[in-house]
Amino acid sequence: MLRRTLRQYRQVMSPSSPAEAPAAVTRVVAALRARILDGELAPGDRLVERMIVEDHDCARHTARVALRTLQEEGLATVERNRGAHVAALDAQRLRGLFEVRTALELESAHRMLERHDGRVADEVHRAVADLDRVCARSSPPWRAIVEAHEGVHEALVRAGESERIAEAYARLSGELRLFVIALRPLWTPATMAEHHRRLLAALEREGPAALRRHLVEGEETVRRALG
Amino acid sequence: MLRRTLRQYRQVMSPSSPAEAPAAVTRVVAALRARILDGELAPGDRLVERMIVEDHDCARHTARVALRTLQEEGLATVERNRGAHVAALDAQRLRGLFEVRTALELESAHRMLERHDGRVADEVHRAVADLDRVCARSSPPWRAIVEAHEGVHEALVRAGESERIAEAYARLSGELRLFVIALRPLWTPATMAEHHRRLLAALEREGPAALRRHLVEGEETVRRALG
DNA sequence: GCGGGTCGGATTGTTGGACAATCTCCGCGC
DNA sequence: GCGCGGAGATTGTCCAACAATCCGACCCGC
Repeated sequence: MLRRTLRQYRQVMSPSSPAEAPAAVTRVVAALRARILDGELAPGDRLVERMIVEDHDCARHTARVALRTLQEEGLATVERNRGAHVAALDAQRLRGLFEVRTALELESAHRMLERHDGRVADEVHRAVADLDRVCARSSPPWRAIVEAHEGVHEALVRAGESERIAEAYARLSGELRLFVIALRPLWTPATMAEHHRRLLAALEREGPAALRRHLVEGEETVRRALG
Repeated sequence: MLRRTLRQYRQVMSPSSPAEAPAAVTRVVAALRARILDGELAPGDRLVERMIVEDHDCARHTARVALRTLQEEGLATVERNRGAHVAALDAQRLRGLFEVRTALELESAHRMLERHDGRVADEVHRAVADLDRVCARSSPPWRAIVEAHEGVHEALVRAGESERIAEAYARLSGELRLFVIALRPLWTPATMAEHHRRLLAALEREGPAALRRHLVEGEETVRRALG
């Protein structure tokens, strides 16, 4: 059972060492994702490989793999011989996002309600309470709301107890954040909290159909703003 | 409007030219996928980069990207510093596959039924008729049944009229084929045809819940065989 | 023997550099 | 104007090398 003593020792001795830093691709992906979600890289901006190499000090191959990864996450679009661009959340993309999101969340809700005798899992109640608390603060930073909101829906998906669905849902997280960011000028924190409190009650009363309504509301709100 | 004359000309003059052949990655992925689905590469087999380079005459980077792509398709598993293996359809993997599959197909069915006034789209009827015809032949090759079966469920997903869901579903196609292949010793062609004929009728009678039953039946059948 | 650590071969992760293929833009000639 | 080309920029692929890591065989004190 102690075959890993040496390895553990090394990790202890050098906590910020190459042992945990190695994945260059992971590092670059994380950096680009942050720059996109922070708005530093605007939707439509070109993602030129050479720029990435210079900005993040990595090999071009690494940058290329990172771009493919971002494409998988829905944060970039890659066209053959034409390079990559930061994804824009236009009406079409929004629709597609919600189509998949609805499929995954409704199935999760169905599984959760079936397992808990029609009740919403405590985990989800706690996540909504969290969101409620964040939104109740005076002029909370929207970033905190984005996080808390993500927590609610992730808790719901986790409560469905399907690793595979959760994994598929996690791949939507980047796009989902773009959506919540787009919601900022349209919903006040109070509205955000209110919507999710109502969702819980409706879920136990009407089942997954309530979640469908919840999702449609959000989508429609942003779609009208996108024109 | 005619700025592309030259390009179009070139495409017309060389229909099977490098213009459509270039993607080395695509070529390697297709070759590996075929070898896996044909059983030449057995589940659990290691996919060593050097072997791929030699067998398919490509650069190691190309092989690496191909492996990541196969991982996305669920046909290979990639572990950091440990290489890739051909995916095996064990009980856990089967469950995960059907969790996502259920989510995507049920939402597709819901959308289809809502748009067609509770009726199953003609496209799906045709696909089931196809499957029926293939299964009615005397000792049909299972490969043909795999194709026809895939046609049915793809038609159903397409009838949901969500490109994004169809795209997500397409990513399951590799694993799905492994599933249907595993079904070979368990279901006769007649059983296969019968199950899908009943599905259509039940869909129009009971809605998406019928599809859930259909999927559970298939999953349980293979799961019992997997032990 | 035997559980433990050590060492070396095998494999993957990353980098640099090179060249071909392709796209995009701009000026040229009609 | 309009389409044709050429130049520059960018991507796609390949080759070669080294570092990081993993795996299995070996060794060693008990």
